Amino acid sequence: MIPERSLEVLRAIVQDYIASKEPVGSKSLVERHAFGVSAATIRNDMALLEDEELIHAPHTSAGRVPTDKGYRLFVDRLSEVKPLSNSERLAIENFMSGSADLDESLNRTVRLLSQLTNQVAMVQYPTLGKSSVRHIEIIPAADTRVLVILITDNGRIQQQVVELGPGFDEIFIAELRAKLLSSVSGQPLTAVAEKVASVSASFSGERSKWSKLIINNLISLVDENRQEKVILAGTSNLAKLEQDFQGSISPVLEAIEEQVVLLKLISEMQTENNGVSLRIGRENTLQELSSASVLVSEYESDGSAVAKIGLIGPTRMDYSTNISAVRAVARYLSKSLGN
Amino acid sequence: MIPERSLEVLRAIVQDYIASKEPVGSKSLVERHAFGVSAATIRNDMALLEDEELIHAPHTSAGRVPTDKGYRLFVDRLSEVKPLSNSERLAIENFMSGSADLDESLNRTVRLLSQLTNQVAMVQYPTLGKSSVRHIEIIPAADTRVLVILITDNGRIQQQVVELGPGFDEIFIAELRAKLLSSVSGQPLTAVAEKVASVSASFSGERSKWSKLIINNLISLVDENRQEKVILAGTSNLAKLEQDFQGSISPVLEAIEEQVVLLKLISEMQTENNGVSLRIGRENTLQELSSASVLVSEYESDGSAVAKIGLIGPTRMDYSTNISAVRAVARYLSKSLGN
DNA sequence: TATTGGCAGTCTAGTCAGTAGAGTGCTAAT
DNA sequence: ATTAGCACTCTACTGACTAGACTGCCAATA
Repeated sequence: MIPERSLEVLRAIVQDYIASKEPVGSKSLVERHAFGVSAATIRNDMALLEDEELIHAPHTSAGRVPTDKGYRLFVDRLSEVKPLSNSERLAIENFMSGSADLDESLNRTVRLLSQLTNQVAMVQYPTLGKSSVRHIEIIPAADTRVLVILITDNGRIQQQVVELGPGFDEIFIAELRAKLLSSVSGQPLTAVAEKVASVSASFSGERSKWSKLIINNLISLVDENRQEKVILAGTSNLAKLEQDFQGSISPVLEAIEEQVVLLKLISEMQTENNGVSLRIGRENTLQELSSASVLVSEYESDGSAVAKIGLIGPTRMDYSTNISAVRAVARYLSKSLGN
Repeated sequence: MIPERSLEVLRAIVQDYIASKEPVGSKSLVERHAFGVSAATIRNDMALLEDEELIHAPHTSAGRVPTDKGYRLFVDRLSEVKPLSNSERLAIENFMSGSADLDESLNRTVRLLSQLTNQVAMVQYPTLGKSSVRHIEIIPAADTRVLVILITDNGRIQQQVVELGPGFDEIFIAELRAKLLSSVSGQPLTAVAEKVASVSASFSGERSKWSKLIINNLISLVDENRQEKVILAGTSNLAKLEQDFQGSISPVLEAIEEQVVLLKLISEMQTENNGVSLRIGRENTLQELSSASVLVSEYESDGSAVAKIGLIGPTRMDYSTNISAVRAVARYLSKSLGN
């Protein structure tokens, strides 16, 4: 069992290190924090913390730096939730106001989070297995093309241009539209492919060809929905944080440029009781991220689909602030999508 | 007048410097290029080039580095247009294939260009003053909301969700839709606001309120069209190029994060005879970009609207390759949007 | 006149030794 | 359990020195 004061020392070390970016020594520690004991005593505590592998000295005559394990303990037991400042709260509400479709909302949100935290922010599209078709529309867009639009019940709007060739008429389009609507409206996305399969059979000749084209495109829109996707913002923040990652940011850049990698990473992280999930440094299964921390929270889209939002930054990040920010943004996003 | 061989020396210096990233000396120059003269002679030529401020020595005992003026002369008179490799050509065609709306096309294109050149790529949205309305659609999206869609004749599709509150009916929507279509279909965007102004007057009570809401949103969609916009890709490439910018990339990052700045920059650049426009280092009016080069070309959207596409990178970039890449991508984009 | 070899001179980058300063670990005293 | 004090270690900085790269110039040459 680690005594109380030693834990206080650890907290102080983490806080000072995050602020100064320099290893912190016993002397400056007693100067900045009112421990009521001398530096020598603190040194004893630090020796204990070092035995527990919570802190680490880069070299003999340097101050101490928290280890991944040290950050972990800090986050789990020592950090207080720092409430957002008024200006931050205001920024969030400003950013989120105004109705918008899903794409727009997610884009805004991820940019907001990256601005708020100065880290790389990411948001996962809701997994839409559970969502269903709200509406389908087919609109002639030129002599030879139509525009197929799919709206899902969580507000996502997708569109695709379909090249039909010349000669189709409004009546055919209206008829196809009606048939499609009646067969899939309100149906879950997973059922769409099956439901529409027979529709083209009810047309003949060119109309059959056209309807097949349109239906195939509709199915591809649905598939796009099923396909998982992550969007990022604030990648350029990495450049400013370069020295926070021991030396080089390129491994981190490479890791996050791969959608697949990112998706795997996010899906591995189960959010816990307090609503957020955190991987610190080497806790990440990805070696490229061994000097980075990944922080995610869940949000809800329309009460059903669940997806994640979070950020990536150096292990030496301001956990208290960032955890509040992610949690708050996730909550606002859920609320904004819940309408 | 600068003698022929001296120009050859300049060309060799630029090429070697781009390849090696090291100042190039007279000895390595004669080793790598068959000038048929000795290093001492080259040194005389280099002294001449230095008098002309085409090259510059970081310090007495270092090799030489091209100045902005040197790059300029190289680009204008010495560089040969390097044709794209087959694989590059293939990559472009692959990337561009498949029909897509304007947003999608521009997004793809800018990502392609950044991949092709390993620089930061940017593309400006076509200025749509000249384009016109192809279609308007209003679709009920929930009990209380409708979706307003605007399609312009250069293929841009925009949508916006409008919150109406409960109680509107399909018949009203159909009527409004028909009135709007007949008043603005085929009209230039600049005329839309005026044409639709009177439409809401023909409804009464709640219907008047609803139609006002929808019309306002339609106008804001049109305005969004008029508003200029630039999208970027490959910002993370800057991190890899860090040392190419003398020291720090943050001024560059700051410059490009400001839409307004970027738009001003782009619009200042008149493309010349050969189809591209280039600002090297201090030729940029923006001080932040004094160690960067900006390269843009024009593309056409549907034969009428003209906008720009280009890239930003360190002054020490591979001009031959990048100029071909920008030119080729601009040409393909014009073709793809011309359909 | 253009070119060349040679040589002195200049500058960088690296190594080495020495020093100041920061910080630790240990011990003996309280 | 806490403290003061001291010896010890390690970094970061400094100045001196060296090897190497490259230039600039001069006198010789074709």
